[in-house]
Amino acid sequence: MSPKTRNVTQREIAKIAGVSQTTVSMVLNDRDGSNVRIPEATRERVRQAIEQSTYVADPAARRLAGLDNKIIGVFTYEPALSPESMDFYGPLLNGLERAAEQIGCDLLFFTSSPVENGSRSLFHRNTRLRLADGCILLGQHMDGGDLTRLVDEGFPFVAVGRRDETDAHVPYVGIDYATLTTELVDAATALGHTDAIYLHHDRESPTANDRRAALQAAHERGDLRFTHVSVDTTDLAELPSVIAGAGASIVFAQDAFIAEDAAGALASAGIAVPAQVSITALGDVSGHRIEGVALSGFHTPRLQVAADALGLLQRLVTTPSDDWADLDTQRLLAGRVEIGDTLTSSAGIR
Amino acid sequence: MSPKTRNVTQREIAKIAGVSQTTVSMVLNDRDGSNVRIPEATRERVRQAIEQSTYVADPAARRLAGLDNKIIGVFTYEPALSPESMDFYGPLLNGLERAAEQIGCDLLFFTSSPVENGSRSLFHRNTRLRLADGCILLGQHMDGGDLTRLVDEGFPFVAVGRRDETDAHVPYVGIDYATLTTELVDAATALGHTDAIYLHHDRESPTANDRRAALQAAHERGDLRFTHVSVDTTDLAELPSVIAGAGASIVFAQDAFIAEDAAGALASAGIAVPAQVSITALGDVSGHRIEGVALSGFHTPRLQVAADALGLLQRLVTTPSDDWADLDTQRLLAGRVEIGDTLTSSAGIR
DNA sequence: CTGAAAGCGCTTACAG
DNA sequence: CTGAAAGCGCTTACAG
Repeated sequence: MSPKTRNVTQREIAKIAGVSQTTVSMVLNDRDGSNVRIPEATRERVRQAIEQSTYVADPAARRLAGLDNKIIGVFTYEPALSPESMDFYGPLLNGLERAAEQIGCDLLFFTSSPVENGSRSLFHRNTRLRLADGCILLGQHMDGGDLTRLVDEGFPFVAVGRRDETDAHVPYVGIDYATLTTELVDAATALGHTDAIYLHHDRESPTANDRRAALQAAHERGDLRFTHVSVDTTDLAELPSVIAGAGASIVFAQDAFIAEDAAGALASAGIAVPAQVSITALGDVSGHRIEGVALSGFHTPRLQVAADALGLLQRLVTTPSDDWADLDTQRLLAGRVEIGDTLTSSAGIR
Repeated sequence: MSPKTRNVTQREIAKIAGVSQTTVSMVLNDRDGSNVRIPEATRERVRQAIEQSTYVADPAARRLAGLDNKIIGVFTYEPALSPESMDFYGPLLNGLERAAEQIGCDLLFFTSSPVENGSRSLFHRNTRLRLADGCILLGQHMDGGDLTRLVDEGFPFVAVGRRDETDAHVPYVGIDYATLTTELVDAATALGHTDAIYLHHDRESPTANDRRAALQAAHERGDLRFTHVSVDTTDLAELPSVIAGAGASIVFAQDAFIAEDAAGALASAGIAVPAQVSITALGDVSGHRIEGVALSGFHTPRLQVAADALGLLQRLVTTPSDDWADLDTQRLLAGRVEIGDTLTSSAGIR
């Protein structure tokens, strides 16, 4: 129970201005509909009264009466504001904050649902989800069930990152990792690499599949043979022997952190990067360096992803759901390959 | 207008369970007051009905009916999620997120008010402030007027950082910079320093004053003579000559960033740190290094500050405002001086 | 042009 | 023990 002091209401404004409460509402919302035409004099009187008071509309009442809120929910499947998650979430949150300021809305972070097994649940008995006009979903590993339910309920939302639910049309804005991966593979091939290791996590996700599919295609074309190695089940200390066994000269890592770990393992074994073995990440490498040199990988427009996601959400919120089909609700943004200093033609391990 | 699909309400649950809507509300809120004693059988029937539906209470309606929301507002006077502000805001936001999860509340970031002259305004025509149970205020430079108005309105809030408004009792949680500064001055004195430069911004704030007062006291005790230099009006290229002119052997910088800039200026002039001149910051130096060595300064418990601020706010929200006077609403947390590698006995500039 | 009335979904005295 | 009713502060048909 919050110890609220009574706040100024429209009724009080109405009394001061000598009009009805309805009129105050009309003036505030600039309603000039079919049979409403409030003379400027009246409007002015109301505005004066408001000006002199500290009136602020109660957002709860507005919401309850069916209006929108200018509040966008932000749901992250992992803690978003911890130092560890900043590498991934930082640019996205930054982009959201800027875009939110642009369109004048507040951001409601659903921090209340406790993180269980490393991931939060969107729906729980006391979710404040519906207080928001719509919701942005962020996370390396989203729950497909949540997305489907949101679609079923007709609640406006946008996922950040490509999704491929088959049972529901999920709006998303993501990065085109398939194209980036193919470009990087081509670059490696052009440098003479023929055999590669792909270091990855076991967990599946649409964007993980995108990378894998692009590698698979290259493999089948005969451009670059891949040996897949899971970092979840393989000790990286074995990496050198795996590389030697596969006759590989390059390591593709699913993301920059795996690439860093791999580089560490190679350094420990006295293997020179990139003279003997090249390393490249299939993820954003901004700010990631390996022994002072720029890690090879992608640059991805994550600020833009966030801004586009919020823009799309805004359109969903303001469009009747019947017309959502006309909207371009699934968007992949192009990134840029950054060859960096850890990818070159390499001798391999003898 | 959001395209809401109708949601399940208490009335529908009531119909299913064959009870009145009031009873549903009672069960949900576990009301077992004076003349309410709902038999377990009825409770169970209602719970069943809820279980089988997708019922979630409408937060707007609850709020309008006078309950609390489990939503805490977060107001930052500068953009909080940009890379530049992470050094300051990062640990605070991290602490807030953790504490919010602990106590089960969501965080509403007031990102909508545009930043004007580098700072946001809390009160504006469409503020969603009142949707929150209370509000945490963050920022290097808060508006005293906002704080006073919040106190006047009886709205629960806590400022992060010491405040010294004289016209209102402002609840805050901050760092005890005065003590830290004194400790650092003593350490410098013990190392033989007698003359120092204080590099600072012009802008005033309680925490800036705390530092200044501690330096002033040392100056008057004759421990360490200070020459004050504003980085806003002085080109740091002149720093070496200023130091030489003052016969100083140490530079105190208001924060780590100024310290870094000062170090850069000295390096450009070929002056050795700390052999010739020591540098120390009067702010948190976590993660700040100067040419690979640890910058001297403070370690401040910013996660704890955030957690305490939220805890205090929670107590304000749940305490009738008449009893706020009994609460310990102004708290300074102790930090720790980190001598680091840039503070030692220095020769000075000849 | 303006106001009385219904309704949004909840909670909480207040009668039965 | 349970339900009908009032009220939270707003918006929006609907009558005047």
